[in-house]
This record gives sequence, C-alpha cells and structure tokens, in this order.
Amino acid sequence: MKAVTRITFFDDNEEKFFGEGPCRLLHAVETTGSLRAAALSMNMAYSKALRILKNAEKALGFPLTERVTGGKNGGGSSLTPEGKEWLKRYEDYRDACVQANRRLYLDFFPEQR
Amino acid sequence: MKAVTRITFFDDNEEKFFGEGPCRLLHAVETTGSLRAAALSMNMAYSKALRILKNAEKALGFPLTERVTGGKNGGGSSLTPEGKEWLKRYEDYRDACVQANRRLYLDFFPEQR
DNA sequence: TGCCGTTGTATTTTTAAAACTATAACGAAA
DNA sequence: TTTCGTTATAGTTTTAAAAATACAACGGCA
Repeated sequence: MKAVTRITFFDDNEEKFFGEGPCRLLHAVETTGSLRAAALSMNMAYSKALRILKNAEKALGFPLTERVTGGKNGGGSSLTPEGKEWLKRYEDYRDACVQANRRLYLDFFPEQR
Repeated sequence: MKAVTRITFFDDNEEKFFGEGPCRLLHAVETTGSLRAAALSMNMAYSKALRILKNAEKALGFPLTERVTGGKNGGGSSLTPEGKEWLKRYEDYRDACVQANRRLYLDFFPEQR
C-alpha cells in the first residue's frame, strides 16, 4: 500500500491545464526537437499533444514552445526560455510536495514500514 | 491559477483503491444508512458504488462497511468501526498534505497573490 | 519548381469508462 | 406466506475521452 500525490494546475475557469502529462511532453520536446516526435515517443496522438500545449499556453498567457513550420527539416519545436523556467518551477514545487507528503505519510501511517 | 493536490492510495498491484470518491461515498453511507441511497445522493450508479467498496475492502483486508441484506426495511449499510477509523485517518492525512502543499505554493509561486 | 518533414486543422473511428437495466436473493415483520 | 426495500450480480447501452486518419500549409533547399 502506498499514497501517491498528484499536483494539477487549474485556470480561473476551473479547467486543468498542467500536470504530469504536459510536464513529460515538454521534456520530450526538449530532447526530440519536434512535437510530433515527442508525441510519438510517449505513444500520444499528435493532435492531443498540440491541444495540451495550446491549452497550457493559453492559460499561462505565454508560449511554452516555439513551433516553427516548414524550413530545412520541415520545422520543429523547442522550449522557450519562459517555458523552461515554468517547467523547472513546476517540477521543483511538485517535488517539494511529494517529499513533504511522504514525510507526513510516515507520521500518519507509521505501521506501513 | 491554482494548484490542486490529490491523494490516491494504491495497492501492491499498483491499482488505486482509495481517494476522494470512496471518501465521499463512505460519508454518504454514514448519513443515509444505505449504499443505494448513498450512490443516488451523489449521482453514482449503485453498481459502481458497490465495486468501489469491494475493491477498497479487498485491498485493505478489512470491511469498511457492514452491508445487511433483507430484514425489516430491506436492509442497509453502515460503517464498521475500522471503516470509521480508516476514513478519519485518510482525511487527516489528506488535509495535512493539502495544507502543507498550500504553504509550499506560496513559497514557489509568491506572485500569485 | 519540386521535395521534404514538420506544424496545424478537421473529421472519423476506436476504446474504455460510466451509466443503465433487469433480475435474483435476502430476511424481518405483518 | 406475502410484502418490502435493500444488497448483489450480470448483461446491455450510453457516453466521453482517446486515438487514428486525412489533408492543407509552410518554407528552406537542391
């Protein structure tokens, strides 16, 4: 038995716009340089990946990725500086929460090892 | 914008067995005295409510509810002492996590009011 | 100009979860 | 022994999310 903490960000319309899925997607974009390749690498439909990004960027008010279409290799996607910053902040906060909750778990459920 | 913390309990097979849904269901059983009425009150199918309870009870290894069938008023359901104890512990832990994460939020996102 | 692999958009199809339906079993009490 | 409203189970239907598909647009480059 174990307790799992999930952190989700909601916009002002109570719609969720960021969590583990978008986080992993951004990392995949960072390593592949392409939104399509990123989606493929996590077995996600491209249309879903694009929707996730548009949704998050709209809620945040700034672009997480720069997506260029056409050109040398057909184009590609990369993280904007604000995107990298947001991603780091999200992960730092999430990690802090997970760690804090793990400590609390030991307090409330001491018998579970 | 706001960050929401969700706590979910998983069994040894990585299957989730307890969270906010089951928690609310137990409260509804407590107040209605019937699993059917509890499910109705939260617009949940009875079959789903029963599945949730069976699933959780199997993972925990003890009954959360005593469900009696037949009898004076057709029967009914109530929380077992262990059920009440588990419910309280879950809620105390969840509340502690939420509170801790709210504090952390102020640290990591100070500009968001 | 034609080619390439991407982004972007729209639509259809698939899938899994949820909801619904029907029915049996139960047991106290009248 | 009949009635009642519940628990319990199985099967069907509905629904919404996810996935898949198709195709246009883009813009360096040979």
